[in-house]
Amino acid sequence: MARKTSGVSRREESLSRERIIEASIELLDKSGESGLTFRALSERLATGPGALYWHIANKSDLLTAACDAIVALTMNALLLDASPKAIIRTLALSLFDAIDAHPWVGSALTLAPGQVPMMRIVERLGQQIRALGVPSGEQWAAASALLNYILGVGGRNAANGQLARMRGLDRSEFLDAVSEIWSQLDPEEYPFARSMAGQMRAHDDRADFLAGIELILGGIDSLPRRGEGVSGV
Amino acid sequence: MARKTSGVSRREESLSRERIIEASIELLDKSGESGLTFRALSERLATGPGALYWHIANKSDLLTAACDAIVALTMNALLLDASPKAIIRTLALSLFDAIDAHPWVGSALTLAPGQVPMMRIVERLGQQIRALGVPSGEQWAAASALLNYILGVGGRNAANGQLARMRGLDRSEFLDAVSEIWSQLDPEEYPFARSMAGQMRAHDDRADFLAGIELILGGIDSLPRRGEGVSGV
DNA sequence: ACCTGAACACCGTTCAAGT
DNA sequence: ACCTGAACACCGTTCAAGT
Repeated sequence: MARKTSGVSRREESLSRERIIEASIELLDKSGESGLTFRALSERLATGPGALYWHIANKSDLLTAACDAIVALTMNALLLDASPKAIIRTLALSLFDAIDAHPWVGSALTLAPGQVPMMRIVERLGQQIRALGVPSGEQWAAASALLNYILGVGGRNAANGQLARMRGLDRSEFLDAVSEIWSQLDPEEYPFARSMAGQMRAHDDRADFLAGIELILGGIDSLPRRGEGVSGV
Repeated sequence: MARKTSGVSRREESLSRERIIEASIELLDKSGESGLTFRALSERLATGPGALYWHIANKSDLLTAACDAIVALTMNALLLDASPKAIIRTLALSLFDAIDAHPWVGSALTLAPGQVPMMRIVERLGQQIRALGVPSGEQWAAASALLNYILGVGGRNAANGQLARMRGLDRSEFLDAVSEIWSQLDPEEYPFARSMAGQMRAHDDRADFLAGIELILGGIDSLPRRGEGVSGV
């Protein structure tokens, strides 16, 4: 079936899984996770809540599908003709940016272990780990470390974003608030946090994220290596 | 009315924040995150839902407080007279085990960025990073990498646990199911995941978790170091 | 000060009934 | 096959009223 492009005119298009997911993403982007309800969604699609259940199994299925739409786009946009490490960095940063643009993706990923969106990421990561020449017995640990780190940052970013949104703060106001709280902690009990308070105000989440990726890549570098790594080509 | 459900009878004690948190933890441990409702909680405490609001602000506050009770116990039980790396490993494993025993802690941590429980972890981690001699400009990135990795694993563990519980599977049945799914993926599209399917069945989450910590520690090792490291003892 | 519990404004999900 | 929308069984939270 040949389908028309665009189609913001929801007048006569009939309901479909794709249209529901598309509308869900709009809702999630506009109002966050709490904004996605069957009532809001059915209103936006000019139908009843029950109609949605003809096309999707339940809310969890819907959220995962919306998440997968973003993740698939992100993974498929990757340029794969670079060194394994470069691809890993790009993959990580692309995901970081995608979660930054769609904070709900961070928690949706956490909520859907083993589902398609996660597998897309695992697979892409794993292939690069392999290409790095990591022995097969340690490939999973290496891929898993990167995955968990990325998901950890994603989840935290999502939570921070939601918190900031709730309080009506932009990123720099939010960092100022965090810095302020940290600087007022008890210096006996929280010497480290206090000493970091100043840095918090000006720090770059994205750069810190990449620094963490580098740490893990550095650790992978120091693993015993199989012969056929990249450098030898 | 015969008797209360098993040995949880606290007959005449009056309501208090501590008792509410204690009962919340029992509920969360028994029935997971969805088990914690104000109705179930007030029934268990033989009171009305409204009474709880005299002692706690809202559900988010309650979940964070329950989470903090576990995290505080875990952090305070750490033996601090070991090398920084050893302390970091112990801290990470203790948290892993705590989240394994109380899966809801994993997602509660993610949901409460910058709250007390998270700060306890950041602080303990940061102090060890400092003790490792990491230059102050990179301490945050290092602490943050460990924290995000730990939270990432925690969140995933929580999600896996909930999934397994929902389907009534124990850990080994769950791993079998994952392995089965992975082994049936399209070999063209998912070569890495397929090749890992066998390992999945027998793998040890805890060991993999620790391997990830080692990778990050290895990366930290290869950072340029200040003079006063541990090795000199 | 602390507790009660009905009431409010929501949820996700179901299902008989329509086309 | 697909959609409607009222109804069901829940939620978190509030608040007048009690002690």
